[in-house]
Amino acid sequence: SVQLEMKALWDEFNQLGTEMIVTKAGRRMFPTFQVKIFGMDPMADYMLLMDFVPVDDKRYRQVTPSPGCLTPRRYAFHSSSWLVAGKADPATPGRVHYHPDSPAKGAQWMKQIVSFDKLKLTNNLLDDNGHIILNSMHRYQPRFHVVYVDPRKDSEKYAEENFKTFVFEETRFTAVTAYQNHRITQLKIASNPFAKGFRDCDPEDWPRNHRPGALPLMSAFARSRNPVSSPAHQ
Amino acid sequence: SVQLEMKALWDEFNQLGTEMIVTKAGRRMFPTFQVKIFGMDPMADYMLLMDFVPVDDKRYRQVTPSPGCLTPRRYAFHSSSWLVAGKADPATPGRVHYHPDSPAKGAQWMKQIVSFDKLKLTNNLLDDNGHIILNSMHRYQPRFHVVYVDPRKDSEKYAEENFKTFVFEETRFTAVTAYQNHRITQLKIASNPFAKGFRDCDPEDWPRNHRPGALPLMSAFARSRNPVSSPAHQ
DNA sequence: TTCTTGTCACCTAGGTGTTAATAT
DNA sequence: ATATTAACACCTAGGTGACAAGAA
Repeated sequence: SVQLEMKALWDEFNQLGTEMIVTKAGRRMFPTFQVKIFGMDPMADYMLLMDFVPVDDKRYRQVTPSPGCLTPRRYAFHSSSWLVAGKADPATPGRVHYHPDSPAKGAQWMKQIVSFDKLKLTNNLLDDNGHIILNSMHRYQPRFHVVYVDPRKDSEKYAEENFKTFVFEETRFTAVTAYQNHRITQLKIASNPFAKGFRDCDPEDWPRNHRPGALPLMSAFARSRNPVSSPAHQ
Repeated sequence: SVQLEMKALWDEFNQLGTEMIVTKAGRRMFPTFQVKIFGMDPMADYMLLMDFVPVDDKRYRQVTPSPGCLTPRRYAFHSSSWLVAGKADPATPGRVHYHPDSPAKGAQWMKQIVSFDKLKLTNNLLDDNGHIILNSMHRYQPRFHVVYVDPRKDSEKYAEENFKTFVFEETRFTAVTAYQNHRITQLKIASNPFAKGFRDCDPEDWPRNHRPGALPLMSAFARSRNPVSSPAHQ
């Protein structure tokens, strides 16, 4: 079984509608996809990998509010609602990202959190850095796969039973080239250490005071949330 | 077979008497031990590792020149000659450093330079970070080992024939807690990008203009050198 | 006297959102 | 009007030797 790390943070982003930046050079995800793994054979070899599947066949576009609304001027053109703009663009090359430690023994994978922080997203269809290629303004569902490296000679025959897929719906996101929802931007700034330079309030004690269960992350965006753990689909 | 990368730089250090800093927290080597590997079975698994053996059973000490010599004042206490100070201190725990990509296929190891830049040296006998423990003021010879991962059940029987050791004498060094030879310090500053802040001459075009064969590295320390490649002992 | 330790300014390397300019 | 790009300031993270203070 697999447990998503930083689930509370993922939930907070998901409630706002997570956005992930895609760039030509490739951009990491934030939050980073990280999991704890249980129940592997400690002595067996496994490959760990991720891929991304479209949530729907739609292209989205941003709605433009009329001038003079409550939104601050500089964000006048960034509302928080999405409109369907039509059918999805042609599918991108369906790449996968192998965790760079693959293959490794079950004991190795289980003894600490597995982090996909080397994974990068790009919108460059011709990318040759091995990054994940996505269409901007489309919604994606990350998937996590565990492949058992079968030592048997005719291992291909058992391919079907030698892997398991785990899907955490709270990690869905919209690929964008620039943030659309200002609340997403603010939550990224508040929670990503690399964006610390853009924090303007409470320069102290973040994320020092952030402990698991110490929600809300941002009081301004606090809302009801479900503390019940959501086990992965499978 | 194995080819030492940056051999020209290693040679230049070696002619001066290479020194490597050891600290409690662990310090990387510079130059970094890097090799190109040839002749592996592309499909077989190999472990790559390094260890360090004493060159002799001596402890060294620094000689103090009388005041008023040619050496600049601030380095008055740092000459370039070593004296034997007696028998070696008790041997340190004989640790090895596995290249973090181990195990991997021969094809993987051969397709690019293998760099041991994660390896760190420490003088802390109680180190629990897995660093290489060395005695300061002692001389060491780095060794590089290639271990073939034998798929046979009784692989232990063949341990003797399943590994090869490569020794490059030009990578010998004295472990120190502070540099003793000012020329070593200057060559480190001139050639290590992380020490760029201490360069005072020619802030431009270093190491941009440094290409293999473009010796001398530092005109002030240029000397006759042997362009003949020195194959590894074995 | 010699060697070791800890702190520091100054780097490399690279991950952030911002912004202005450009493309569609 | 909307989406994308590239340059940028500002961070994290960590590798340098210098230096002053301490230890042996």
